[in-house]
Amino acid sequence: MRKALSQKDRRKMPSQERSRFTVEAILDAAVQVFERHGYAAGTTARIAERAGVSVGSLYQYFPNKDAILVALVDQHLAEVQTLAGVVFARAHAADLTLPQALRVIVAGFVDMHALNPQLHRLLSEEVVLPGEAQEKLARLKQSIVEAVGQLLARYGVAEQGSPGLTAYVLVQVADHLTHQLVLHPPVPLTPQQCVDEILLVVLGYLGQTNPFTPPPASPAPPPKECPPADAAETAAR
Amino acid sequence: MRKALSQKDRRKMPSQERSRFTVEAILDAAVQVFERHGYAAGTTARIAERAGVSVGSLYQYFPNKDAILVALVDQHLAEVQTLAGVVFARAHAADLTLPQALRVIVAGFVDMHALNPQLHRLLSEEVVLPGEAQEKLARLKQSIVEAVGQLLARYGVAEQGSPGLTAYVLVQVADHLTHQLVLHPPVPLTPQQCVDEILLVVLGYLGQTNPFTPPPASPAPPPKECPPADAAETAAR
Amino acid sequence: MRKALSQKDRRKMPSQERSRFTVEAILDAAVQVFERHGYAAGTTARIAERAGVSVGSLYQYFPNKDAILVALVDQHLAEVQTLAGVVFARAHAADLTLPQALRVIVAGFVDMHALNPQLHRLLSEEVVLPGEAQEKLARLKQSIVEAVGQLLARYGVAEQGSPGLTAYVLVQVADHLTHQLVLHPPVPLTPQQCVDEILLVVLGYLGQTNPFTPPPASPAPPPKECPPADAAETAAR
Amino acid sequence: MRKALSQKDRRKMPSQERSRFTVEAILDAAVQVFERHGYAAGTTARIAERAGVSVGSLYQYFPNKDAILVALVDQHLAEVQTLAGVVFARAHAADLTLPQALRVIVAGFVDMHALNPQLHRLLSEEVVLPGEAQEKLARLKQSIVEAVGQLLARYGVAEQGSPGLTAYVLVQVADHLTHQLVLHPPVPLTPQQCVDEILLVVLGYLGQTNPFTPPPASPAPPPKECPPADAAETAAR
DNA sequence: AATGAATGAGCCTTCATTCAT
DNA sequence: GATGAATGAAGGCTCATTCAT
Repeated sequence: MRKALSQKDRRKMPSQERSRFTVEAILDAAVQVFERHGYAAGTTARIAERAGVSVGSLYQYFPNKDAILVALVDQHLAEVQTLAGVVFARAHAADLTLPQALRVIVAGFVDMHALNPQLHRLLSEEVVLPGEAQEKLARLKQSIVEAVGQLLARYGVAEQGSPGLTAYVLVQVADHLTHQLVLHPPVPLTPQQCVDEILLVVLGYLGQTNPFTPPPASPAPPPKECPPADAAETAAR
Repeated sequence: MRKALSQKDRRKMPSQERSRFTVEAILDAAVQVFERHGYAAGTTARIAERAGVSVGSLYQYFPNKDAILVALVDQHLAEVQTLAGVVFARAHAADLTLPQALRVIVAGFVDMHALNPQLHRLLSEEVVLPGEAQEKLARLKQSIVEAVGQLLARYGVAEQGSPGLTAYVLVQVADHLTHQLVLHPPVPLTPQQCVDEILLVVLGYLGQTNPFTPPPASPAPPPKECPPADAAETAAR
Repeated sequence: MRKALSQKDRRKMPSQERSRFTVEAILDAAVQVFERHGYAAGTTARIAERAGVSVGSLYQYFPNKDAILVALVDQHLAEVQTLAGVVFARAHAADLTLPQALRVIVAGFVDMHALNPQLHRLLSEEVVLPGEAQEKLARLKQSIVEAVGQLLARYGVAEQGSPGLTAYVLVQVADHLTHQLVLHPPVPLTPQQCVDEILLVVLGYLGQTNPFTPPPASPAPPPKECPPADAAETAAR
Repeated sequence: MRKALSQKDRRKMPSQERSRFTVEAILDAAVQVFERHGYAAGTTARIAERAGVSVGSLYQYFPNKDAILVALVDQHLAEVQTLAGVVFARAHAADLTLPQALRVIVAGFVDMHALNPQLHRLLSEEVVLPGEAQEKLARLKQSIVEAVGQLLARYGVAEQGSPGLTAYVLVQVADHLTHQLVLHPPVPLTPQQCVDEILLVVLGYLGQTNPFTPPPASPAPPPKECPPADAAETAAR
């Protein structure tokens, strides 16, 4: 079904002034169109129209429809990785309690989604996406799970039973709740309230999971190195 | 965009022996095809082929593609409502503690998803579905949220701040976690373990939300340590 | 049964050079295809093929098959109305006898059919056409009947008994005979001969109907013996 | 497009009691369905349904859809020929004037159409019919034209100029007017009035064409005022 | 580079016809 | 003989993609 990009990928990377602008217009339009109609039913014609360019121009910059989605994913990845880097660095500040660290992270998630909620929902919920996009997204999510796992480990939250499960569940819950509360809040919510509510879930879960040990930092045994502040950035690779 | 089924729905619902079988084959096939390709890209030809019938036969029973999805939704609704009825009834047994009641419900959810995980994911995550399907699903979810809300109320879990938010979050979390753990478990999990993990989240959330009051109605707090983990598994029958 | 053109008719009407040509090629092809196979069995693929374009191009200019027919009808209407305007104006010249006036009109009809006999036959005889087309055609015919009725009235041809019947019969006869004599002449006929023959019927009918009064308005009876038989042939330009 | 009846035409001629009834039910249904939807869009399923039989049964008696139409044509032919035989015989009565003879014939036509107006319209106006049907109809019309020609000849109505043209025009006019006045009368009309109006056209035409010689054969002109207007109505039985 | 007309494979749907029951 | 489920070719229409201007 999917056609390989048989011909040499002669599309130019946007270097010119106008080019860059056009590409962004297309990507912005694509987000809206894909969100409104889904990926399969989002037509290139509509994207071009909404972007204010011709289909021909669209194909000047993207070899095919899939490539637009992939570009969207790449853009998303870059944003998330950048933000995640900052957020995890901040969360690793030596003097934070685990709840404080988690608040930093959850707030970061919410900010991320608030940027472009529709895109996030599309990428994480559209049932079928091109293989390439799906793989990249999976890798991203995996890296975040790992980063969270490391954070938990640092605070001595033992992964009882299934290693990796706790972090996975945490990320799933936080991610999905963020989607829902941002896109379909059952009652009006400020971002702040979103964060609070998600934290209730997250902390409750960890409390139930593991009456974790007091703060880390202190003289006591964080024998482990300190993970590089930008933990997630590496992981995101 | 969507065509109303203006004409009398002349498709005969299965009455004969063979018919009923054919209809089921088509619905089963549809679940797989929609799951693999998404709704928009799931072609009727592929559905028919996988069902082992001709397109013509498919259209003998369904006036159009949307109707197949709607039938799937209806089937899903019926199953869920039946199971939910049993589960909530059981959860309202007078002598259960809240954790016990919640375990019953979560176990019910997991059983439900275990029946046809792909269908559940499709219906709850596909970004764009026919309006009719979307509305029915929304009503279903709403009714479940309300039922959970009532259960919580019964146990004195006050909806502090935003009324309805707690139940909504609870259902979102339980539902989504079930999807994920059933479809993409990061580590192998038994249904029993799924239930346990989800309960950790749910109970933790409630614990954080509201150090809820002891048992409800009955004078004697149930001494039982743990309700049978597979409480609802029987109900699922 | 027929689908309303619910969506904004995004098809562009010809603006560019090439477009206009394509649209005309399609319409011309449609006339031939509909004539050869009838409307229902005239496929868009065949129309496109005969027009020398792809189906896609056809649908770039017409939102659906019905719209092609409607365009044909509109084109027909425009032609007929223009020609009818000229013809009736000429027929109302003050110094014409009724036979002379009728000759002008009949000659105009024949000229009209001679332009595109197949289209005329299709539009007036195909048993089932899209509602929109049928209504427009009915209105056209009605307006012609009325114009003829006025002409007759002017010459004092009383509508004995059923008002409107005479003009209706006159138009029916003239119209149908023109079709037949143009498309299936039992013997070879020049347009001139067609007009003559039809006039025989028309004048005979009126003669039988009503030994109509002498000339109308002007006091002095027109001395002219016979108007040039091909009166309207020039007008057809 | 049309499939040859490759297999031996094993369909049985209706011999049994019920068979004959079924065949008629199908043909009656077919008339209605073809009339409402046109031939191409009249489906066999609908015909069968309206006839109160299954598609299977329909195909028991007719090898394909075309055959139904052809049977209709044959039936029509038989009726018309029978009626025409009676009518023309009566019209040849030695003592009738031409107007009287023509009245007999026109009344016969009107009776014929009144029997099954829709069928007549379908057969004479549907633009495209199966070749076989079209040929048979053409032959029928030709034979009627010839019979009328002979009648005219008998009354000394010379075919000036184009031999055969007068009779052809006469039949066209009478036939078409009958359709129109029966199916779409501009004002309410009794069959009697239809006949009168058509006769006005026909007689007028002949009067214009050829101030025909007095009665034919017999020396004594028939003094009879008017033949019974419903002359053929009995014949129609 | 931009434009948008043109292309045609493929999708949803219908319907004449067959055949197992 | 009757039934109606099954079949699949064909039709209307869409849309990703190409290409002449």
